[in-house]
Amino acid sequence: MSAPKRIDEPAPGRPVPAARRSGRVRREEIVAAAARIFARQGYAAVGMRDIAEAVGIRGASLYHHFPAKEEILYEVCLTVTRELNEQNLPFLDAPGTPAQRLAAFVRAHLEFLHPRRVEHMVGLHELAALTPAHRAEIDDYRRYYQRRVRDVIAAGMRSGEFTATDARLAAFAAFGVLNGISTWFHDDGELGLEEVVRGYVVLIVGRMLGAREYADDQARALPGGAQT
Amino acid sequence: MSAPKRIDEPAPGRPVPAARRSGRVRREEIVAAAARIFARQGYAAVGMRDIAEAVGIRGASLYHHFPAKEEILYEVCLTVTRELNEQNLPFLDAPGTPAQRLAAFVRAHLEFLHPRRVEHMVGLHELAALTPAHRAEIDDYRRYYQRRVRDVIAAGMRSGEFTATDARLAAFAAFGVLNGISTWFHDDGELGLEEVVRGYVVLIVGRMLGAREYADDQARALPGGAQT
DNA sequence: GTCTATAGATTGATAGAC
DNA sequence: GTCTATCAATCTATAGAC
Repeated sequence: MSAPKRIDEPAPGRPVPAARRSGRVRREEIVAAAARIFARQGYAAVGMRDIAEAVGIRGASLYHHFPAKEEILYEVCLTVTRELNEQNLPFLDAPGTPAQRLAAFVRAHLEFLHPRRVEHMVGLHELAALTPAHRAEIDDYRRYYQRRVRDVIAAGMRSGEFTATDARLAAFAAFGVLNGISTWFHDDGELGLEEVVRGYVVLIVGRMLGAREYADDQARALPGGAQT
Repeated sequence: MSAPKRIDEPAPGRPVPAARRSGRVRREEIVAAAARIFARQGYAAVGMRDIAEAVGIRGASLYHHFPAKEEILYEVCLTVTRELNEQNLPFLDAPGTPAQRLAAFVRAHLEFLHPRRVEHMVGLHELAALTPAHRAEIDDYRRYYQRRVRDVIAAGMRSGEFTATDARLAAFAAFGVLNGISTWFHDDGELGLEEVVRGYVVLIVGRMLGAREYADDQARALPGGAQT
């Protein structure tokens, strides 16, 4: 699992005239805007003109950056799904018990998704609009991600650290909890992200899986915050 | 919460010529077909011609049964959401402890959704396409449903039956698990519905909420199956 | 209750000037 | 890299015959 790519940006704070932005920056701008609109209205309900308007250009100009509307959707889905794997799976390979690794993974998953809620929802709900080849690629990432988690759950069950009895069911339940957050979490809601992270580590690792170490809020400091 | 409406059906096994079906039967046929296609492709990607073709008529003929495409979506969403409330909330009002009532509710929720997975997914993901008035009506049902569950969780926490500490978070987590099932469950998969129901009662009520009575698979017979 | 025919708007995408 | 102009297809919905 390689580290996330770091590419040089144009000097920050130096506004670039819209008509002269570099190709890569403009692409990212388009993808970000499209993700936001796709998440709100659904892929098929959004026109190229809607996406273009959101970045201040005309519909036809989008075809300089992407050959088709589906390619924009593909980039939204691929980026969030691939980065989920790249950023979070390493926590499952780190040293420590299955419970410790899963606790760090739960934190990483939630902290990763927090600033990417719209992309995440698009990646969950709009896969049907992808071409078969693109869809298969995304599905592969998702299947691998879920299988890795299920395997760590199974390892914790074998070692006796988890008292749960069915790894498949526990993994489905865990992902239900984890992915549900994109549906209901809002930055201006009653619950802060850190509250949710600490609460969900307890609910998933401590309670659902049954790892004593994380069974209540007084548990030891939770390891593995965001990579900083 | 009133009992579900029971209306007489035409004698079963007596096929009715397509061109002479009663209005009500045809409406239900259209709604069922539309739900299936909306779930697969997304509301906006489906044309009236697609829905019509699935029931063996022409696109224009749909307007004899529904005044607009959005009204079909509205009927899909309203029916599944209203019936979720009508069928399952009574289990929260039944006699018994909060744990017993929630266990029966979890079973009812899952058994209700099993034959209605496509309608459920449409009701979860396509709300953005509803008119504001229709959307508000569906949202009211969903908010009420979730609030009732959260209140029973809070009651069980006050009585000491549940060891969970945050009713809001526990309710969000529980609905994440419960609603996730429509995403992954397939009748031809490895897990049967009864396995999932028994497993999820343990995971949600016994483990996440911390009700001793349901803490493991050997627990007492689970009460309150589907109403029959 | 379903049909054919069609209006009127919108869509994804292309061509070619600047 | 963005524009204007436009094509061809498709869409929701309506009109009116049967």
